[in-house]
Amino acid sequence: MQAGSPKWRRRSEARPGEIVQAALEVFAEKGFAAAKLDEIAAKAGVSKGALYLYFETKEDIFRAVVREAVAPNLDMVEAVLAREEPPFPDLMRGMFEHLSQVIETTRLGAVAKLVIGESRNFPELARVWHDEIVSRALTALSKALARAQMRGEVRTGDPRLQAFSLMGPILMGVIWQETFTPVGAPALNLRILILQHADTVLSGLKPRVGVRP
Amino acid sequence: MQAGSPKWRRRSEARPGEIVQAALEVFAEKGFAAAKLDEIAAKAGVSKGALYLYFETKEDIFRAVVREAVAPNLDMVEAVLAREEPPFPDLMRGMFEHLSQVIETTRLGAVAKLVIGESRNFPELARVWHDEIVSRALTALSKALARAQMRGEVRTGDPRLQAFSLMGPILMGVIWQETFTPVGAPALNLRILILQHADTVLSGLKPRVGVRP
DNA sequence: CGAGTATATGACTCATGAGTCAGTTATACG
DNA sequence: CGTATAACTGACTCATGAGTCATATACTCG
Repeated sequence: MQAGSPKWRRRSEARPGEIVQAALEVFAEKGFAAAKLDEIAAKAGVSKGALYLYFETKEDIFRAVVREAVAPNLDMVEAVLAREEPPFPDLMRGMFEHLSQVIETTRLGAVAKLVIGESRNFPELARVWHDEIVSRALTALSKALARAQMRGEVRTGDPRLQAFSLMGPILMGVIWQETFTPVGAPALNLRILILQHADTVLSGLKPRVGVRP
Repeated sequence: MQAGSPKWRRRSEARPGEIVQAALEVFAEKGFAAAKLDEIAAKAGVSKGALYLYFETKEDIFRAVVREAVAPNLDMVEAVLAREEPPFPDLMRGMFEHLSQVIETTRLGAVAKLVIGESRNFPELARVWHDEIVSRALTALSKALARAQMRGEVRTGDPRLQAFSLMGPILMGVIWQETFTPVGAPALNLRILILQHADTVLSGLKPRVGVRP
């Protein structure tokens, strides 16, 4: 051992973040049950014991990972909510652009896959995601759609289902990337997918020609 | 013990199917790792030892469950492939109708969730699903779209991405049902979702008015 | 500089659950 | 019937990995 190079350092400030980051990678790779604490610890550059200085249990770490990933999405939701009514297609294109960036810069897709896969074992997490992200975003979107319908910018129909038409293909793209691309399927350019989908679906949402009052 | 009512019966023909059925329920509920063989055995009405008369390992049972669920879907794919070119919207509505029924009558959604969640731990299964179902269906759909574009029934664009616009919202609906509904989210009427989405997306895929050659 | 303390280690324990197998029971068939 | 054997059971073994803790090391502050 070189003198002057300590075996480890005290970094109580930075540790939790490093651990959550490492855990995200391992959970995304293996799922909750198959992820090993030793591997998470190794990846975070600490021993297993150190994990227990900052977290109570393995589940605790998992929860932290999922909650961590919630934050950037709340921004997303806020963005949708905030904008005051430009023409509907412009509103959507702005939202799609924002979403593209979030997907590119975060591990949102991996976490979504985790939440989906573990929803039965961690119902509270599924509930958190639903209540704090999915439901809020969907409601905001539905309301924007309802208003656009009133203004005659969007054809009539259940706004909540229209929201599925808007968002579904993007979710499918994200899942595709996480599930099939690592297994040999051709990669997907999500940005282009989103652009073309916007083109299609926004055109499809335009009011029918020749409807009666 | 009543005489004349044996403790168990020999049913070597029926067992494998019963076991796979029970395993599907437990895997769908818990995921691969958290599913216990004792629970699967109990649900199938046999002892744990009996499982090993028909399957080598737990993974083996999992594979059987996933492969089992592939069968009805291959029919789906065939259905898409077979029909000879009615007008594109009719073709799609037929396909959507067929798909609605498959979703209602099978546990397709649950298995899809399993494949997505376990894809990293069972890459061969993800590959099987990709190669035998998803890719084939998507390719068939893309070809139909490409032909419809040639005929001027569908606007130009990458047919593979258009396929995502068609299928994504349905996948999202299925995942919603499996993930959020059990956790208190409002249930979704998939049939209606599919109908309204068909309306929206098929309208959106119609050729643009006033394109240049 | 040298207690004193917060931070970290890694060998250990112990619950869990997949997989095994010696023994038991149903059934087919002479 | 009775006997051979396929079908089945459930108590057991054993590997794994989460969680613990006695010990060691880095830092802090008087």
